[in-house]
Amino acid sequence: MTIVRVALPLPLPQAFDYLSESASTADIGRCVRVPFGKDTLTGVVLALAAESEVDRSRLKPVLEIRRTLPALPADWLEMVVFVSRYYHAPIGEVVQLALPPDMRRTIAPAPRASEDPWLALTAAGRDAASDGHRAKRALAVVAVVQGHGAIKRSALRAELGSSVPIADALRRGWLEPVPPGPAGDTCGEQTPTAEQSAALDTIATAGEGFACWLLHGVTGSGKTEVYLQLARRHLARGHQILLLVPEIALTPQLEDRVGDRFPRARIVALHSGQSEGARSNGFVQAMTGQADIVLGTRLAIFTPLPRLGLIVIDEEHDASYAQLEGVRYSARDLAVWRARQRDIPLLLGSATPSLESWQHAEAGRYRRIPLNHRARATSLPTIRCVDTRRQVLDQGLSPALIDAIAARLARREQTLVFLNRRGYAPVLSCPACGWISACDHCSANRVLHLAERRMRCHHCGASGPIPQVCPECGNQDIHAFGRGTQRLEQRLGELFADATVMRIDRDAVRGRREWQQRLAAIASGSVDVIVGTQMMAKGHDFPRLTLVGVIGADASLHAADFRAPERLFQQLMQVGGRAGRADLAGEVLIQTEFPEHPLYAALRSHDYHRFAAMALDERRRAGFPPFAYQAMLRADAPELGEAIEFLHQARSLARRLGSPEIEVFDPVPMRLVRLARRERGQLLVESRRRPALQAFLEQWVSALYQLPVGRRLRWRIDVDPMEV
DNA sequence: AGCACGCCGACT
DNA sequence: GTCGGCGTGCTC
Repeated sequence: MTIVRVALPLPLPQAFDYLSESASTADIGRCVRVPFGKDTLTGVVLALAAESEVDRSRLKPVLEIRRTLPALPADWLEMVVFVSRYYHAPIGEVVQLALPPDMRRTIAPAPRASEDPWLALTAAGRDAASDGHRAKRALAVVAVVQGHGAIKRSALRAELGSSVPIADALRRGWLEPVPPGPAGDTCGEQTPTAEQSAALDTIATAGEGFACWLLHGVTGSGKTEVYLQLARRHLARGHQILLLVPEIALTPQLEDRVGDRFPRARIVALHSGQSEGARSNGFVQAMTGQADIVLGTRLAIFTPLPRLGLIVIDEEHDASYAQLEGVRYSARDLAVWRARQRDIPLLLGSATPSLESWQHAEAGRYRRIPLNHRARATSLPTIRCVDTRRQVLDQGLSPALIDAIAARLARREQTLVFLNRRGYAPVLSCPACGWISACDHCSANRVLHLAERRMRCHHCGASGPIPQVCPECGNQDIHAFGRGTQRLEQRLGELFADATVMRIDRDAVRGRREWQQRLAAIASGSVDVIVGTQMMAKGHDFPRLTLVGVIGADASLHAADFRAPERLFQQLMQVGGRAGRADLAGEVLIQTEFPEHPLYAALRSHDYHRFAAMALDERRRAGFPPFAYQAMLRADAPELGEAIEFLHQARSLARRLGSPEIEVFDPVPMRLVRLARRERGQLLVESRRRPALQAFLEQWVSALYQLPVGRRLRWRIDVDPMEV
């Protein structure tokens, strides 16, 4: 009889011990079914133990050990345990997060060999293409494959539609499945620029062990090419590569590019938007070493990879690497841990690195590699501020911006009007009594959605009818207040009656397909003016887009959150990168009441260094991260008083435990106090040293679990919080 | 989390 | 007299 220590999907800090007749060390990392209270749960074996803290007579037997799958490797378990300890999240919840759901539930999915082969042209196919064979439809397929070098069968279908005669082209011997071969074989590799070569050389001469590279490359400098060429070297050595990207929307695009480049590599995409089956499949293929490249969003950091040789984080500054709900973690920070654990290099790429990473580079912990030149000979856009203090605005649009849009229309070029502020949408208000369309469930305002004819809350999703009169005083003359994307879209349509205006925001674009369609419409040039939110800021180049107008940016300049300026700078730099391509010069017009603000000054000269120096100096003087380490205790309850009461008790505990190295602040209501019928408060603790904070948190959190009030409400600890 | 046990209010 | 409120404690 062996004692088996199991992580169960429960919000409890500890693992549970069970007895097993047959368990051996080979079962560490396997899924097991165990009785728990009245029901049975599936957990993961963390370890075997000689002794249990629980009396042996109270230990129940393991019901089943799932041996159809290989066990999760030791380094994966080590990572999960680290996440649990560092983020002070229950081990079972971390396991639940990191494992695809049906790996725990059902029998292991059979790892299928790819039924989706890469197709490439044969010599006969090339001949047919140049001869202009009569089979026009099959020839069209050949032309597309030729354009790609090699392409997955499914991608070909997606591109050409379901009725294309792929089978016909195969039968004629014009196409063939790419035979298996070295995963590092490339197709269509570009000649690197001098800077890209230098970057690759620098990394190569450093050898194979742990190193953290910060690839600081301006928009269009070809960071992706560096990733791909570095990946090729690692594939050639038989390594697996983990490539993380911020958003699901960007995954297919990059997947195509990676696939085109490495026709023989087995590529697995992992993101939260895919089906459970697909996710488990990819996970298993990675775990068994069948996959060569794993490309995914933050969750993919938890992929077990036996041959892992390189991690790449694209757009490392992106906020979506941090999970803000449930188990709170930063995939970027974990990547650093993991690269060190596996003693492999990590490449962080960004045009606007996070100040945390930048400071690491300044301190010499990361090594910085600059890419200062755009790969294609295009200049950076001209960035100008439009001083709106002395101007009459038309629905938020300054005369200068309107003129600039008109000039683009005359030249058949595109404009993007960018609103950066979240929730920048019209609320209803009554000028007579001051009533405002507040949400019943949240401390936020409901927003007018003309298309749905509803008032909607952007925080909890609740909606209601549009009131015709003021519900407070009966006044019939109520106004929409604030410039929403819908209003802006409408006004631009009126101002430029001949132009096609398209709105891109979370409401207008629901599914991924719709997103792709809209992007295609913009790329084809059939849209003249785009009104967009942050969705428009990233990825995607539009050759005819030459003007970006920025509206409402000032709010972030003096926001309560000390990270707001950093995000603003990153966002504006990124959205500015959309303007101007190839032969067309780009221009960015920022409407602001603070044109002399140093942030805008740095932006105008495209000077990230200057911005970073300034922002880091401010942070240093204010004692903010990265010069301090923080953790936030958050609690929510039906009434704020209960949450604050818990936080007060937590603070007393903290003061009792606290060392002089720990600063404990006062409990405060969160900025958005009420969310979905619950009221929220938070308590910040801070230290100059990370180890001191961690040591404190360990004691504090275990004491918090003992606190009786803590059981009547929900609380969580957020280590290295992104929102303060 | 999910469930049982346990001690105080309005009800067939 | 009971049904049921949710406060408290436990789950290997």
